[in-house]
Amino acid sequence: MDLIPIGQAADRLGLNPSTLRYYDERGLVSPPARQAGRRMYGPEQLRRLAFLKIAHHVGLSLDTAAAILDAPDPQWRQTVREQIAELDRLIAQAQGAQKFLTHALSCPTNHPTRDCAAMIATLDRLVEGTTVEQLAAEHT
Amino acid sequence: MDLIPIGQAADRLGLNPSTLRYYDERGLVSPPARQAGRRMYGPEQLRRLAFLKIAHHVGLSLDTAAAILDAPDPQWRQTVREQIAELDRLIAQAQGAQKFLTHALSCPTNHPTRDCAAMIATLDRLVEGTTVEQLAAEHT
DNA sequence: TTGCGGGTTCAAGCTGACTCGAAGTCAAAT
DNA sequence: ATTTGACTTCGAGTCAGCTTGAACCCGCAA
Repeated sequence: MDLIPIGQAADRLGLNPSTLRYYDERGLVSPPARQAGRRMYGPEQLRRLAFLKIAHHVGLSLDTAAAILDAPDPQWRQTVREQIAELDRLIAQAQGAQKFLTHALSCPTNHPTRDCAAMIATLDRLVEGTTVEQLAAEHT
Repeated sequence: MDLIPIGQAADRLGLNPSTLRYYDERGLVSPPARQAGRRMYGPEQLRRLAFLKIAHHVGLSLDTAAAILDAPDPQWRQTVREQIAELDRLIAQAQGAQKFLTHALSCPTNHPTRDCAAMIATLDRLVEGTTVEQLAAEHT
């Protein structure tokens, strides 16, 4: 019932067959049957692959995604909450990066790290022991 | 004038000496002098290291950071603008991920990929050929 | 003179998520 | 009967950004 070989499964999901073999080897998605040694995938496995694809696309590691797939209720919810918090940190960091870069763009000199007094002052503070976090906190 | 050995430089910046050796080997930050074969760092190099540290901390690759440091004016501005755009994409993706995860959290079942009809319907659409981007676009 | 701390080089290992190449297998079509 | 195409396994290679280990050197203090 509805078993398809690896090439078709890969095509449907827009993944490489080698990727599916790798997932199988890692124990993330194992085809429920083999025909003449060949992996045959069913609907359940295709859904698992789809989930992994989304999760990986949005930045989760395969292990995290698999943990969400396989854990029973209270646990996967906890993992998901942690991931959401992690993404909050990631977004904050990216926004900090944009501020830093925008700031650099606003510098009128040719070569900020050599010619821009403000940039040099900031860098020298880092050399003196200020952490990147402290700098970031200031600019918020 | 103001030359310090690798250990001190590493301490000031909160980096590992092996990291500084690695940066030297990669040609990212080369100490301007050697004393008895030992690397001696000056203020200019410390600033370069500080810049690399910030840039790397906010998610830029070492190569990108070095490109910004070394390129003349119109070029580094272009690189920086591209990085800002890249960060825009990253942030959008992370926010999409949060939506996806929050949506999963809202599911009342024990095991969404097996029991939640809505989740299964979404995954099956991916299996049918819908791209992750299309799904993401729908939910905005 | 010996020991010590802090350097040096070079080569290899690590993580994550694959990708690739070589050599072999299998079923169906010609 | 043979070829084709899709598959199999296994081992190794890729990328970034380091870290670790082995073996060695250098100047200083006891």
